Amino acid sequence: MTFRFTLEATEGMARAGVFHTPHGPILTPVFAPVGTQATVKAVAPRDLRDLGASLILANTYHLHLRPGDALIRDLGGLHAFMGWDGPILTDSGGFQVFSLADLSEIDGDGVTFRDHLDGSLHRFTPEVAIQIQHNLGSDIIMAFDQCPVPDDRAMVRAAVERTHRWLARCAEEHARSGDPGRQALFGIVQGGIFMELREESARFVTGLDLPGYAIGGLSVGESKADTYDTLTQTVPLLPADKPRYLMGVGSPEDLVESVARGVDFLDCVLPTRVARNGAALTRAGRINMRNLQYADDPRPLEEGCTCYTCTHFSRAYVRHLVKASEILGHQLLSIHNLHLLLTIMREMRAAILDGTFADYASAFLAGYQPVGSQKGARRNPLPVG
RNA sequence: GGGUCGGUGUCCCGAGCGGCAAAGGGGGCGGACUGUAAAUCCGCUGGCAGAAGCCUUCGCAGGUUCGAGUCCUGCCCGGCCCA
Repeated sequence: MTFRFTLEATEGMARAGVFHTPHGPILTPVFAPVGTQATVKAVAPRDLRDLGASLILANTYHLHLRPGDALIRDLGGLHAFMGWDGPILTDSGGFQVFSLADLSEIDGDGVTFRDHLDGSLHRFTPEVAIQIQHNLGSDIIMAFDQCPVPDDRAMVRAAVERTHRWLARCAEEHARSGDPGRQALFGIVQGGIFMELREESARFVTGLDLPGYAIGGLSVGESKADTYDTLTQTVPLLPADKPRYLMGVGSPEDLVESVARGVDFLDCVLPTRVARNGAALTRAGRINMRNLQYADDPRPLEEGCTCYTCTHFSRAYVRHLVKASEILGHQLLSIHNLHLLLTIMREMRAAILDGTFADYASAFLAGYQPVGSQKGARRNPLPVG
């Protein structure tokens, strides 16, 4: 079967495995760089390959509006269109219900978006979101969900119920007009920070036999403690023999904290977005390359890093590029930041296979200073080790 | 030599035409960014207090006025035109 998930090893809640797709295997845990508009901004597919990326994410909403999913289908599908022959996951547009809340109106049947490009109206329903993803031809397609503000109980409850109704329609549409052997539909568990809603959602979503399950609606404004607590309690509600995908999460410390809690897939815009805004991620924390202190710093972004940026350029040079708004600055920082996250994922996978993940995770977190945190700030205990 | 336009916040451009510590840019400095409306967004950018205050700023020197970056006189510097 195409979308077979094989567990290779576990340590505590952490898992290492393989998810098979028509465009090759995904070794998990895995981090997926985000390429919303069929491009990981500032990074060519060749570079993604060199960085060891296996799975990348693209977006249904954006590609439907431009250039159009029918066009992409006619040009041979998303893989051919964007020159990426590895696995692709497409988000359904559900997140845009949240991020474009001012431009969208939701009802029981679907969502009407005011196109952020030209103001025209577009109707998204579960069926439409699935059909678009069929046209795109991505390996993993996501159910059309509603991602609510996480701490408003009434809103979250309504979103959970709507998400469930929509999931059933997505599954039906995929069975009717899609090819489950070519594209895997993942369902999404919602519920905000409310455990009884997460439980209810997990029960419903896992009640459908799907090749993978996602946790949505986290890192959308709630505290880190709430994120981790919710994750700790939600992951065990998902079946062990299917991949678990935590949507939209991906600071370095989040990767470690999430894998420690049993997450297999993650994606996040953070490494590439902060790169374009001048920040480098390191194992010690995030540094802002615009800062004056790096103006004459001959060191690489991160000592010991083996990425193209760090093996060829100084902090002083990268800072210069950033200050001068040179495109290469975005490219070099994006490459470095993705390299770090992808390397961390590989290291975690190796540690799980070796049975040394607990040590790896605690060592990593001990050396990492999260943004905005005070030195010595308390941290949630890791549920491993 | 004559005419004319102009010199603005100790980085630059620049609004201002009697109530101004003085618009707006750029640049500089700092912060934010988590299923991407993001190469975006938000602060600060004369000094001291740092709330309500005080002090020093608009080429230089005088003058008019309750009050001058703004009006008048002279000078210095720059652009253009005429000689």
